[in-house]
Order: sequence, then structure tokens, then C-alpha cells
Amino acid sequence: MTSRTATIIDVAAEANVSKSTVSLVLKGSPLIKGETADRVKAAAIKLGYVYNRRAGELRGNSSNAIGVVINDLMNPFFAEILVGIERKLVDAGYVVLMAHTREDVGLQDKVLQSMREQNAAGIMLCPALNTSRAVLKTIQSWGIPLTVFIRNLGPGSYDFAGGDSEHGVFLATTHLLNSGYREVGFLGGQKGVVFTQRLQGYKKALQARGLVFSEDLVFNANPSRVGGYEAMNKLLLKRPRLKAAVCYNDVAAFGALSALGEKGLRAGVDFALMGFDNILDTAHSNPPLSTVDIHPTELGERAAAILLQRIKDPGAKRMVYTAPASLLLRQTA
Amino acid sequence: MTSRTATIIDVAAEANVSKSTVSLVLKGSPLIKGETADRVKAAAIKLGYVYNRRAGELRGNSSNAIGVVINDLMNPFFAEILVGIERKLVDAGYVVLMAHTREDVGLQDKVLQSMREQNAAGIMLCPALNTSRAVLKTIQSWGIPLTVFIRNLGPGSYDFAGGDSEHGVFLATTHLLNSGYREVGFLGGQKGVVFTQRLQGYKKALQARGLVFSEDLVFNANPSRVGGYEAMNKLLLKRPRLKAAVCYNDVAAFGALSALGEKGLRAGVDFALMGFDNILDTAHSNPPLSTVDIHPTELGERAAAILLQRIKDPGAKRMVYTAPASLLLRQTA
DNA sequence: CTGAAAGCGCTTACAG
DNA sequence: CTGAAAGCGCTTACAG
Repeated sequence: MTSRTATIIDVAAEANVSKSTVSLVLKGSPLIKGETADRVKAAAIKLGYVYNRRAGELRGNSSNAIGVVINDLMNPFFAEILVGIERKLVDAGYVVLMAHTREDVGLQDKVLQSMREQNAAGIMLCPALNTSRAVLKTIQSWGIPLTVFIRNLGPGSYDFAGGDSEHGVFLATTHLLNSGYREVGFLGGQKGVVFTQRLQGYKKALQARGLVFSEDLVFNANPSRVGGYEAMNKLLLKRPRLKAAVCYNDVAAFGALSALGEKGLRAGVDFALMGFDNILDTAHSNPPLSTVDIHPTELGERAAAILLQRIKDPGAKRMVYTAPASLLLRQTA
Repeated sequence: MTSRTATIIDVAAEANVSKSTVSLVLKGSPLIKGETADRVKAAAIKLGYVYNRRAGELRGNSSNAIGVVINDLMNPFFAEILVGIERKLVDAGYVVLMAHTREDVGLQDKVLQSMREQNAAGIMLCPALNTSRAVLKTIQSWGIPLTVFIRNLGPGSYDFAGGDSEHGVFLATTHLLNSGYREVGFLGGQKGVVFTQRLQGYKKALQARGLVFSEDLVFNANPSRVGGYEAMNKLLLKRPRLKAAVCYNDVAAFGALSALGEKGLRAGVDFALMGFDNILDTAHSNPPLSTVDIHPTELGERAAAILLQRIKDPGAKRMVYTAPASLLLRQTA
């Protein structure tokens, strides 16, 4: 435990220069003669000097911290997104202030406020369910660059990155229809913009076939494993002849797989099931899940890239990235 | 975008007091008369004052940021641990600087260094595989409170929180043995302290029964879904008569479940399988996984609690938390 | 090519 | 109960 960490002044004294010179050397300024710079660097090493970022940022009014708020880290989809975001941000020299809000709007306000106090250089937000669009204005009024990801917040001028939910579900549903199923259910999920978009894709696929949409075939539930499990049990009970369904997301599909297994039904032979997201786990589930691939980790990287761009160019026009969705057929459909 | 954010000086002017008074009021000092305090608060609100934490911390040499470094966020086990850590830390008024190192020791050094520059109030570290014990000394020399979690780094005086790996696997293996299996395999995982401990539990259980340990029954692989999948396929190929195995962790067990399913084998009837960790997913896998419960999220909270305690009392003696392991039987064994 | 000076926004003794 | 003053560790014009 070093009693007292050396400052720029100590280094200056050691190297026989002024602290201005030390500061310049430390940031690699070409203004300082090589010989002097070497002397300063040696002194810094000798004293075990550590840059005090806080002080530097206070003075320069800069920041290298970016806040990212996630709601449901227990869902691997978000964990993968976070990994992508973190990678991109760290590569760009930032540090991430991570907060988990478990869909709690109040907590979300609190952590956002805290990120503001920390003087975050930017904020990446996947809004908690029921988040008011007013947060957008609030954050913008703070002058902090923001990019919203996954769940959009309706029309507005904010940057956004998300998956092509509607088209993805359209593809999945169409695939099931093409495979000969006359009736296909929609399973899991229950509210929020993403749900609405996915359900829309489902409806459009039906429509394209001249099929009529029926509420009876949508089985709402939490977008979680348990939710998918319960929804599938309900489906099996109420619609015993239904043999195909597209799920709100992969995690719900896993729950459905579990429910199917319990009844001795084999996904892919007794029941056709499609997931959504293509989280890593789908490749080795039992059985491997057919799903819609939106490349979660890459999506996270893209979202972060947008924020980085916005920080660089605050005046740029609105940026939006929609991750293309493609069918990934494995064994469940 | 407010042109210029108000400072304590602006508030002081607005309220007709000195900035010292404002500072005191803002931190709720009882020194200031109620009436004055109210006036200051009103002024702060009126001006939209935002506390500049950076400045305050520079002056007071304090910090409310805690660094947490995770290696494999793609493994839900770690995601759950992180959720526990984050919850505890945020509840205590801290902010988390999260870094993901994907088992890259070099990157780990880099992020650790960065946390130091940020003047982190503490660090929670789950060391990347092959991390040298020297990091411990390094971090300690920085004077930053540290708690290591999940993977311990050998003997030393650092605080630590992890699961009872040895006993947990002992229980799982014994359960399989008690169920009548004469031979049980050990599947997945391949290096690191945790692996060693778990394998040790396996050996002890064998020993307690007078059974001899054979390398032939351990199937190494990455501690991931793919790893478990591959290990199970190897097992099935090389030891067709083996009908039971304990897995290195839940995620490997999922991969094994997938491999079993592919061969038309039903876990729990054709093959007995035990996982380890009890991540949320196990409750609704196909079929639901029997596992060893070490309460991941709570473990994360406990680990964070240790760091908090250490920050409060730097001189306290070594703190260690070992999450008790208990058998959780579902359908695979 | 390098130094002296001012200042970022706060906190903390110290007076009164 | 409140104010004046010093200072946290840096950066950034400005001189020279």
C-alpha cells in the first residue's frame, strides 16, 4: 500500500521540469523534445506515477465513461448484447458503467441520474418496460449522447439499434406455413413494442396466405423460460390439435421445449417450433432450436458504434441500425 | 441542451449564501439552519443544479465506483452472479464499472489498470484462466480493496467468495452411486482451480465407496454448451455402457442433454445426469436438470457484501464465503 | 521547446 | 450558524 500516490508535480520535480511539461509528455505531445520526454517518462516509472483521470477530466470537462443500462441480464440475449457493447466500447478506449434495472422504471431513473452525475460521455439505454418517452427528452436536455437499443420508444429523433422483429417473425411463420401447417400459434411475450412488432410479423404472414388471425392462437406469457413453459402447457391444453408455433424469443422456446418434453412430445417431429434471436444456447438445446438469427453480439457492437459516432459528431442526422433477420433451421422446425 | 450546467457557486449566488454553505446543505449537514437550507435547495432546483461527482471526489479523494471484472458473460452462471453483485453494490450507493475479459489475461491487466486510473473504490475480480497470483499483490499494492470470486487464486490473504465445489460434486456423485450406478463419469471442464476442486469431490465420492478413480471416465472439454455436447458424444462412443455422469457445470450438462437427445436417449431414464450451479435455466430445460444448487445470484450478493465490508474496515481479517452446496433433484437423475 | 499562472467544481478545516 | 481561503491533480492558453 503506497502511502501516497505520486502526482504530476512529483514527477516534474524528479525530472527537473515543470508540471506543464510532464502533462504534455504524458499525453504524447510532439511539442516536447525527445530527450526531455524520456527523462520525464523514466521519472514517472520510477515514482510509480498513476494518471489521475478524475482530475484530468474535471479540468478538461471530458469523460471516458459510458453508461449502459440493461433490464434483463438473466436473459442470455441481453447478456450477449452487453458483451458486444462492452467489447466495442472498451476497444474505443471507454469504460462502461453498467446498471441493471430489472424492468423497474424508478430504478432506471435513479441510475440514469447517477450516470449524469458521473458525467458519462454517453448513454446506451434498453428502456425498461413501460418507460415513458419523456426520458428521451430528459436525457437529451442533459446534453448526453444517447442511443436506445432493442426496444424503441416510438417516433422521435433518437438513435436506435434493434432487430428486424417484424420481418423475422414473418419469415418464421411463413416457414411453418410452407411446411404444411395450416394453423400456427404465437407463443410467449406479452407487451411492449418488440412484442407488437413480432406479433405484427405473424399477422402479416397469415394475411399473405389469406389466413385469418385469431387471438385464440396467441398465448401470452412472460418472455422467459417459465413463461414459454406455461404458454406451451396452455396451448397443449386448449388447442390439442395445434402442431406448430413461433415463439416470441429463444428463451420462451426453451420453456416450450421443456413443456413438450414433459408430455413426451418431440419438437421437430411432434410439434414444430421456431425461436427468435439466435442466442448461443440454441445451437445445443435439446433438440437444437430452429430460430431467427439477428446476431445478438454483433447487434450490440453496432449499437455501440452508433453511440461512438454520435459522440464524435453530435450534429449528425439520426442513425438507426436494424439487424437483418434470417431463418436458421435446425431441428425443431 | 443546457448551455452550461450550474455550479455550486451559481446556487450560492442565487440563494445569497457562500458556496461552503451550499456544499454543506447538499450533503445534508445538520450545521445549516433549516430555513437557509430550504432556500439553498430551492435555488438548486431552480437552476437545475447537478452535483459534479468528479470534482467532489477529486477534492475528497473518495470514489463511488467499483470495478467488476467478469470473464464469461455468455455463461448464464456469471450473468446471474453479476446481477447479484450489481444489485448489492447499487443498493449501497455505488456505481459499477463492468469489464468483460473473455479469459484474456492481457485484457484483464488492461482493464484493471484502467479501474485504477478511475480511482475505483474497490475491485471484484473473477480471474481469467491462467491469471498469475501476482495480480493479487499488484492490486493490493495499489491500496484498492479487492475481493476475488468464484475462482480462487491459491493460498493468500485475499478475500474470497465461491461455491463449495468439492462438496457439491461429492454430493452429486454420491447421489448417482446411491441410485445404483456402479460407474459414473465426470463430464466437461478442463482446467483451473474450480475444475480441480470439482474433480476432487468426484474422486472422494468414489473413494468413500471403495471405488477406484479412472481417468478413462473423465471427459474433458470447454466448460460450455458445445464442450458438454462434445464430451457426451465422446463418452457415448468410448464408453457405451456408462449410464451416469456428473457434469462440470449446468451449461455443460445442457450440451450433454443435447447430445443425448440427438441419439434418442432420454436423460433421467436412459442416462442419469447431474449439473452444477443451478442456474435459472435448469428449471425448464428439456428435461429439467437435477443439479447442485449454490444459489448463484445470492453468491454474487455475498461476494459484493464482502467487498463492502472490506471497504468499511480495511483492517478486518480475511473474509471468505463458501456458498453451501445442496442437491436439487429434478428429472435427469 | 518549456515554464508560470489560472482554473475545472468541489470540500474541509478554521475563524468568527 | 455561516463565510473566506486553501487545495485536490490535472490542462491549457499564453509568454518567452
